[in-house]
Formats: sequence, C-alpha cells, structure tokens
Amino acid sequence: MTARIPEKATVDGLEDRWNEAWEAQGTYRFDETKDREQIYSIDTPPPTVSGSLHVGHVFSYTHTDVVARYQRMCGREVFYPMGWDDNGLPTERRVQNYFGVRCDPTLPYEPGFEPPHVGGEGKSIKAADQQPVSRRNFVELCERLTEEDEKQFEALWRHLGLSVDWSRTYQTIEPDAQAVAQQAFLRSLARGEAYQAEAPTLWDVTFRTAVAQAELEDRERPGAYHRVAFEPAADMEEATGRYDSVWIETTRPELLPACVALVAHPDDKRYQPLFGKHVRTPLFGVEVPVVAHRLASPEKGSGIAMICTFGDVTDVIWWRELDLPMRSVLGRDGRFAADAPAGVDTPDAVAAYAQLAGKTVFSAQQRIVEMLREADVMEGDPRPVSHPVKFYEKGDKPLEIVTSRQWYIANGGRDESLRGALLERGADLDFVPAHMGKRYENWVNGLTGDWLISRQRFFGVPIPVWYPLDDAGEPVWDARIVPAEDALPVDPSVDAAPGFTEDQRDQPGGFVGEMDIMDTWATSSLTPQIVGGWRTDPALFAKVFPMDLRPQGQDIIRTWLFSTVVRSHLEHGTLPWKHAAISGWILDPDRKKMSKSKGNVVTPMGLLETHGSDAVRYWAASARLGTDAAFDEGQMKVGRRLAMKVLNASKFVLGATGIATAADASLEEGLRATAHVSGGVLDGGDAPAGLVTQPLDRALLAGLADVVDKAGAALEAYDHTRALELTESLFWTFCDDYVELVKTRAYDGAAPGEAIDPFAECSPEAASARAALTIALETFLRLFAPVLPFATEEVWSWFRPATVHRAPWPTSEPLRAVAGDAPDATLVDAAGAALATLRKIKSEAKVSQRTELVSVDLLVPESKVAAVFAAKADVMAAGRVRALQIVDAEAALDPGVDGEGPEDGSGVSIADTTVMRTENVVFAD
RNA sequence: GGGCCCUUAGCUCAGUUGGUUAGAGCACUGCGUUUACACCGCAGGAGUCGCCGGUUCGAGUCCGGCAGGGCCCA
Repeated sequence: MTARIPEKATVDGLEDRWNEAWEAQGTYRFDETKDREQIYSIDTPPPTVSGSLHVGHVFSYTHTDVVARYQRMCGREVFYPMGWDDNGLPTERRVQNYFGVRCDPTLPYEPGFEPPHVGGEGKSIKAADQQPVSRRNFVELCERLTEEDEKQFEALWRHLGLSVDWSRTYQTIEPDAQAVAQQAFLRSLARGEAYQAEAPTLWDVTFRTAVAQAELEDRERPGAYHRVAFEPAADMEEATGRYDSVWIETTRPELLPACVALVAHPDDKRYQPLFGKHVRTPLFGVEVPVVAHRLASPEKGSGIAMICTFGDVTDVIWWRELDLPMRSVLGRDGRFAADAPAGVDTPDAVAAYAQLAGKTVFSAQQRIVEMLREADVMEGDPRPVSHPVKFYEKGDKPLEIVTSRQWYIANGGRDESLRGALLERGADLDFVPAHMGKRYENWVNGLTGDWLISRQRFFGVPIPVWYPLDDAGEPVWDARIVPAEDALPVDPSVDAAPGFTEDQRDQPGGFVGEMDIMDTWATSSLTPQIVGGWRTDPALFAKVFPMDLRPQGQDIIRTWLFSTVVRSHLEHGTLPWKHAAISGWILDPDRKKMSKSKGNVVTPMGLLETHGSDAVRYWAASARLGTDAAFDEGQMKVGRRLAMKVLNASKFVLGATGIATAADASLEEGLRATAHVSGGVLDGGDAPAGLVTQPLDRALLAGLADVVDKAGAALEAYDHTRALELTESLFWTFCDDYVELVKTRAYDGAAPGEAIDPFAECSPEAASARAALTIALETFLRLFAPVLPFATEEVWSWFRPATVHRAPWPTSEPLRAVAGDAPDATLVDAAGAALATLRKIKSEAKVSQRTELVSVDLLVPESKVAAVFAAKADVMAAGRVRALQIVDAEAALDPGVDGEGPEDGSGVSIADTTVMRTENVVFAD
C-alpha cells in the first residue's frame, strides 16, 4: 500500500500536479447560472504579449489572485478571465525584428508567405534590411508570433497559480474584441463623442503615426539657444523711430522658415512698444507680427520668442489662440518638405529654403546655422542647455507636430461639463489605496485636448468607416459611410462599403476605406465589455457589469484606468467597476525601478522554479497595495519556509491525532477519522460538549477565532498583507509553542513511531488536544489558501474533501463554540513564555533542550500566575521538568514568603517582576 | 513650478482612534542530530523613530516648517 501522506514533504513539484487537477476538476470555472449578487467580477489587465513578463507582473497579478481566491472562498462566484493585449505597435515592432519584415500597405497579399528569418529575438533589424510585405501578410505574422507568446504567458500564469478561468481567455485583436471596439466607436460617433478633425498633431517620425497625450513623456535632452536677429519692418521703424534688430533666442533655428510671429508677455515693458508691429525673418524675409500672450516667459532667453508651425505644443496654443497663419515645413517622415511654405516666396527666400528641402531636422539645423552665420544675423556661439523634450513613450526620436486628419473621442479635455462628470466618476471609485485617486484627478485636470485614437499603423482594430468619392475622385469626408452593428467586425481596407461593390473602390463616384486603425487603448479601454459579453451575451453582461474590481499598476491610471472610465461613462453612464486595486512598483535593491535596460531583470519562470510558486506569492502578498516593494529573494525564502512548515506541521497534526493512520489507507477513511477526532465540527456539526476541555486548547481556538475575524475584516478592506501577517504570526506560535506544549499530551502515551488509531479510546486530555490541533490546522489551511494555494491544497487533499479553494472562508463562530465560555486567549502566550524561560536556562547553560530539569522555581508575574498554573502539566512535559514550583514573582521578593529567599543565592537583586525568570534550577545529570 | 507618497534596527517592513520599557522577519553570533520539519529548532545583541519648532499631562503617531528620496503633471 502506498501512503497517501508523503514520508518526506516537499513543496517542489506541487505546481504541475495541482494545476492539472484544478484544470481537470474545473475548480476555477465560472458558473454562469449564478445571480448577480453571488458574483464577484474582475477586470484583469491584459498584459502586452509582445513584451516579456517580469517580476512586477508576478507581483501585481498575485495581489489580484489573492483577492479572487478570498472572494471565491467567501462563496462568491468569481468571474476572472485573462486576456492578452496583442494589438498595437509593440507587437508590430517585435514582428519586424523577429521575422525581418515591415508592412507596406501598397503591396498585394502573398499567400503562403514565409518570412526571411525567424527568431531575431532582442536584436533590432534596420529598416533597409526588412523585407516589405502586404498588410495582410504582416498581420498574419503578428498573429503567428502573439500566439506563441500567449502560450508562454499562460504557462507562466498557471505555474504561478492564478485562479483564472482559462476557458474565457481573450485577445484584444480577436474578432469579438474588434467588434466591441468598433461598435463602441460607432455609438460614440452617432452620439457625437467621436469625431474627425484636421489639426496639429503630435507625430512620431520613426513610426509615422500620431500619438495621444497619454503616451507622451518628457525627456531631458541637450539643446542650444541660438541668438538670431529679426529686422524691423517699416511699421515698426516708424512707430519706434529706431532701426535696431529684435533678438530672439531659439533652440530650433531650423524652423525659421515656419516662423509666423514673435511673441512676448503682455506685461513685458521691453516689448510692449512692438506689439502689433512687424519684423522680417532672417534669410527668408517674411514679414511677421509681434504679438502678446501670457504664456511667453519674460525670463526665458531674451524674453521674446518666435512662433513656428510647429515647434512644440505651446506653438500650437499660440497659433490657435492668436489666429496665426499656417506655414508648415515638416513632413510625416520628419524631413523638410520639398516646397517652401506659403509666404516664403521671394526668389532669395525660395533659394534659401531649397537648401533645407529634404533634410532631416538634425541636418537642416546644421545647415541653417551655417547660413545664419554667413548672413551675419546670429550672435555668438549657440549656448548649450538641457531642456525637457516630448517623446512618444515607445519612441526614440523627439516628437514633431504635423497637421493631419485624425479621429478623436471626447474625454473632457475640451469640455468642462464632461470633465466635471469624469472627475465625479473618479471620486466615486473606491481606489485602494485611496490616495491613488489623486493621480486620476490630477490627470483629468491636466488634459489639454480630446483623446486622439487614430493611428497610421497596421496591426490593430480598423476604424470602421468609408468615404464616398466625388466625381473627381476626392473623398467627401463629411459623408462618411458606416457599417451596421451586426456586420462587425469590418476592415474598410478589405471590405467594400455598404451599398458599393469592391470594384468601386478608389474609383470616382465610388468609395475609399479608412486606412487608420485605432490606438490599442481604444480597444483595451473596453475590456469589461469584451469579457462581459456586451455585444454577444447581454444576460452575462448584466451579471458581471459594472465589475467589482479593476486591479492594475499605478503607471497606467492615466491611460487604461482613465480611458476605461471614459468609455463606460459615455456608453453606460456608470463607473465600469466599484474598486480599483493599485499595485506598486518592484524596486531593485538600490531602490531603482527594475527595468530591462538596467540589466537587473530576473525571469519570472526562473524565480518560480528556484523558490517555488507559493514562496514567490508569499513575497508578493507581503507588500500592501500601492506600496512599492523591494525585490527580495530573502522574503521568498521565508515564504518557502512557511510553505514547508505548513506541510510539516500538518504531517505532525495528522500523525499525532491518528488521522494519518486512517488517511493513508484512503481519503474516505481519513475523512471519517477527521470527523471523529474533531467531533464533526469541521463538517458543520455543533460542538459536542466536553470535546475541547483543556484551558490551553480552548485558549488556542479563542485566539484563532480572533485572527479569523481580523483577517477576514482585513481582506474585506483589500488589506491582504495584514491578513497574512496575523495568520502567519499565530501560525508560528502554534508551531513553536502550542504544538510543543501539547505534543506529549496528544500522543497519549504512544511510543515513538507507533501508529495511532484515531478511533481508539484515549484520555479526555488527549482528545481535547487532538480536536484542537485538527480544528486549528484546518482553519490555518483555509486562511493561508489564497496566498499559498499549492501547499494548502496538498495538505487539504490528505484529509479533507474536494478542494480547499472552494472551501468556505473560516468564520469565528464555530471556533468560539468549541472554545467554550470565556476562554482566556492569553493563556497560550503565558504558557509559551513559561516554556521560553525554561528553554533559555538550557540555552544559556549550553545544554540540549532535551535535558531534564529535576526541579525549578518559575517566578511568574502576578497577572500570569493563573494562566501558567492552568497549563502546568503541558509546560512541565514540554520543558522536561520533574518538579515545577510556580511562584508569584512579586511575592517572591518578600523574604517572609518562604523565609529564606532563593536557595542558590541568585536573583535577589533582580527586582523586575514583569518578566518570567527561574530560580533554584537543578539539571539532571 | 504644482500634486501625491515615503524617511522607524545593518536590510525589508509593521506600528490601529496620541498612552507602560517602539515590534517582526531577514542577516549576524552562540547553542542543539528533540520520534512534523536541518528547506529545522532554541537563545542572544542591536534603534536619538530624517531634522527643527508647536499642540498636549504625554508625540513614532496630530499641526507647521526644513532636508533627503521616489512617482506623476507642467
């Protein structure tokens, strides 16, 4: 016969075994038949599959899983799907490098295309070396790569023990998700929240796409101020009677041909006389006005700046508010356009511009500086400065601003009432921790425009719109054609517009498809609608939406969280979820954020294999929501030790109670033995009178009841750390003190190694200990289950039915019922302290803890005397004391009590009566 | 420049509504082959709670200021 309880317990290998069992048993499968009140729904962040998962993901996803497991044990049906964000630029970039291709939408589809190479992991391939392929071929390659990535991600998440319902996995690029994204877009379009506009747009010249405000980041970059002279025009000379040049300082002299005005602060006395008058731009001789605006900074440079279309976002504001002309020079490729802009039209100006045409920003700047020097209109050398420059967060060239036709969705950036409504939604959302709500508020208050959702890219959800072509073959933008909702998803670049045939594409009188796709966030802001079946399963959607929980990182409050609130507000007039649990960062030991470039990233799977999943989860669960945590393998070792301890302590309890003897034969026998030993309490029965009779045992259960209450309350408040801490702390007391104290009593005279018969008659004292041990162990397993799903499930399987992960979360009532009336919970600590005092004298005498004490006086603080007395037999057994005198430490100070004082002459001078100590110790030989 | 968070033992962190002598784990040192566990146990040393001021009988905790660190937004 094979023993069901292993001889030597280990946490290694539990992951695969239990994942297989959970999958086979459908342990985490969502039951759609449950009511809304019974359901707890989680809107899980879909990780970007083109990136690699790192320790930070393991950290925050563990937090979510702890919540999911707790809620499930509380009897709620947990809706917990996982998705992959495969759509978007990061995937494109990875596909380019992995397969050595790039997308050229003008090329025809090539069936059966095989990429030039496979697996160029990590290395980037120069654009010139990439093979151009059609959009459809490119998308196929994206799908091929993400499929591989997603398999690896799922394997990691399963290994970590996420209790996800894997039958509901979604991808942001899958047809259903595309249909949801398109339908939400069309509805916003119909309501006027989505619109198209021709406007200056932040533009990444590398990726050749527009980007949104939420995707910007400032980076410090070196630049230089160039001091350049503008000559006064006739009106200025007349007004001032002077012929002096106006000197400006600019970091972007190459934009001189795009200059449309000079600007100074309205209060600036130096320039007030010039307002409304004109100057001529150097080299190009274009007459531009001097204007006043509050955003001009008198302290910066010479206090007067040139406005160009467009050098930065302030230029856009000036251009818009001051109603200035457009004189753009930069193309979408980041190079100077071939033709000079309007206004640059004298032969000299055109000749000057010709020297810049076709150049990049960098070389145009070099050239124009030479030209300014030759013309003697630049003073001195450029003055180097370091200044913040706007970048696309995934790009490595500064953003330019180009004017283009783009799609927007209203987000409150241009509409005060919508902004107010969204601020209110944010205030209603329960952020954990609460101060994260401030980040939302700050972001919404700082919005400067609507949400730009169109991207000039390839792998994403197409914007579902066509335009009719007039007789000249020009698109009629305002007469756009949209599909019916039940036709979704559509791809206007492939599907003919409704009412047209494919042969009318691009023909005068025919139609043209919108080529732009939506930004990734325009789809992932709809994850509640995607997973909840908004389009396809209204009954399900009504049950899970609004969702209970949105867990995520603090870095994407401005993007994912905010945009999801926007979409839900616009479409449903409600918050998308009740709670938002925000996880912190993982910092390396130098308190720096872990990142790839610093070379300090550890692969998650390696970590899980080294320490075990329970151990890594313990580390993650030890950090509170919203708090940055150090990457600390020491904590993982502690977690591993805890998991091991759970296994070993369980082995002891089951051995000492005899349950193991029965359970080794079969689970059924084990269940019967457990029911017998615990008096049926664990199976929902009432506590039999006289089951747990010993004060120490009752005290343990009373203390455990308190922990159950407090841990439950902590988890309800999304404070998993406190719950874990409370449980862990009592568990170690249980192992180190309680178990040691009751060990002898529980064995009830059984010889070492002797199998105990759980059904045989034993002393009432032993029965009391065995019941308390069993009930306590079973409760600890349930308390630990959300954090240590593997070790607890392993032990559970030895002697309990079904799975611990669907077992009810413990409540304190049954424990209190067993503990009886007015148990003194402090008794465990008092008895433990007595035991520690005995251990200390052996430790200080440098003898084995097994050494017997023939006799010892234990001086106990008055408040604890009764408690130590109550556990005297257990203390003597655990401390191997033959004769124990318990003395009131206070009374012992009085020589009159025993008439002689300490017989060994020690301790007289020690007057501290609050600490337990010993006197008159006699060791056995 | 604005907002938010943080600063407690060598390290990582707790510290509830202000209340005895500020706690835990790790690390460190010493001891111990104890029949659940050497992936173990026992014991031990270690802190001017960032700095200055205020409120209070009493401040790690509340208030103001300063310094340092981090994140977000300009």
